[in-house]
Amino acid sequence: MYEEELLYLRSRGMAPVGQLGLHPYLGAGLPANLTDHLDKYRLGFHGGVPTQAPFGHGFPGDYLKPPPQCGGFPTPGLPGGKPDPRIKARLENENLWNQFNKFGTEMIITKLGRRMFPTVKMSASGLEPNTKYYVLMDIVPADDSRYKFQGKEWVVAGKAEPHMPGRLYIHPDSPASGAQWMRHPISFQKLKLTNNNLDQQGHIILNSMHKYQPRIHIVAAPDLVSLHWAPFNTFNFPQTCFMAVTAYQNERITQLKIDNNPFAKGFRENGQLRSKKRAGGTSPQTGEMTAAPPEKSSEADDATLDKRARLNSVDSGDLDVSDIEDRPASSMSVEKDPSDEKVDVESPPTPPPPFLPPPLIIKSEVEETPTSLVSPLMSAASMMAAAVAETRKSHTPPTILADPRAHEVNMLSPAAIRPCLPSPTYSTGLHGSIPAGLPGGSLPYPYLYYSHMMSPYLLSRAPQLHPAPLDKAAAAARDMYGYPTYLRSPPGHHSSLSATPSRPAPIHPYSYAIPHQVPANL
DNA sequence: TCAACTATCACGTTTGAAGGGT
DNA sequence: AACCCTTCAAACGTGATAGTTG
Repeated sequence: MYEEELLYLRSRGMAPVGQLGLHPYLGAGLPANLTDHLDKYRLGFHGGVPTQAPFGHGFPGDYLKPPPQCGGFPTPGLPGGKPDPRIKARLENENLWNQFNKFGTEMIITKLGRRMFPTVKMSASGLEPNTKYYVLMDIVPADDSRYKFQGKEWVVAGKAEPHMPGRLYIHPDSPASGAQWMRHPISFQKLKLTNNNLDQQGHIILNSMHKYQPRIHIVAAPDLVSLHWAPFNTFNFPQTCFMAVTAYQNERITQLKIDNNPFAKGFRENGQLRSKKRAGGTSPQTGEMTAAPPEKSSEADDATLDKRARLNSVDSGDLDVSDIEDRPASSMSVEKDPSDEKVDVESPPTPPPPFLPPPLIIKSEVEETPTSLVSPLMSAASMMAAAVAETRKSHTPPTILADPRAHEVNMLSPAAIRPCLPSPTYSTGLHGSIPAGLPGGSLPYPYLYYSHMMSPYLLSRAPQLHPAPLDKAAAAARDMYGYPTYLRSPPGHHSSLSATPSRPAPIHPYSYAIPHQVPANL
């Protein structure tokens, strides 16, 4: 099916010409020395570049560093077009981020996933109003160090753990027209962070006590297939850098969260929990905080505006309603988030944490946008391919699954929803034995994880998900990959190119195959 | 012993269904 | 019948805390 997709897209000039037979997500330029590349990756070192492709930067597992001298953009022959220099991004809740950044932002990560607060909320400009864009977010290590909180500040405590690579969060409104994206701020409120390496929920996996930098990618692509070679712009905002923690270390950060996060209202000074705590005599020192807790945070304001937005929004009917809260209808005209001014914190008595970008130069608008050479999706997929190659010690081309059906340019391809690696090559992506307890011994889609399916909107538009059969035996039946047989393609829907059975959609609430009649362009 | 991690708790917010009014 | 508004309960998101782990 990928082959057909590729041929079709090439016929329309939407895909690069190259050797046929490569999985579209893997692109055309895989590193020649996969083993070496993978080892570097696992060691957390990504300075090395593959010999055949200028992947000097941009792997999701890459820690952040200045863009290479590439001048930015893909060399001829590489997939991916030039980024659009007109596209600009601005951090909407910049003031709030600055408040946190002043003390060293911490983000809680939990096994089940925790939202970010503050959330990354940006507005885009310069998009082509009628072009479809995907907006993605990933989080990359900011450096290769592990930290500990000692004496009220963060200090380096050793070398970083290997980063679990490449999960991309696709904004649930994707794809949408440039006009739609520019109409409202783009919020990543629903993105969750986890420290569970086996996470199957599609959350972004981070290591505790490590420093990270979120990145936003705006990709001009009408569908998931062309996403991989479409032109893209990458933005990162230095003040959104944060430390992943399992428990807050800096009580100033705790206080800022309590004061600004509406969900933590119960912990404010007038809250019962706070009162109880005070009665217990364990209240944190808040004397350093000069500001009274704001009545409403920026997020709370958003929530307030949410209902208005739902009523007023005239062109959001196709967008995920659950996310509209982030984009109040009038918010684009609001000069400044008033709540951002409510938190006013004195300068810290201790020097800023060492991971803060010194000095703090805040760019409200990122001009030199691109930091990646390669599409984030493609680079993630390349990494996965490298892992596979390493594991299998073989250069057997990936199996291409056939899907004999008609293609429609603006239709969401079911191929795009299938697992990134063709079966069975993605049964494992790591060295050593297969983790116990995983279906078929496979890692849970370890790298790219097909973050495409992380769009609840797309999921909600998939009315033909396979329901689990009532028959217990049938429900329990597993195929050679350990996946439920009821998820497999119906009889007659066979692969013409693969000897192995077509891999079913992974068992994941967001990862079911979407029927090909579901339009991708909303 | 201790730092890091996890499960659980109580609270506030969000969400969406249900019902009534216009 | 269609829309709007209110109410309410369940689900969800929080930081705090005590216990567990390595």
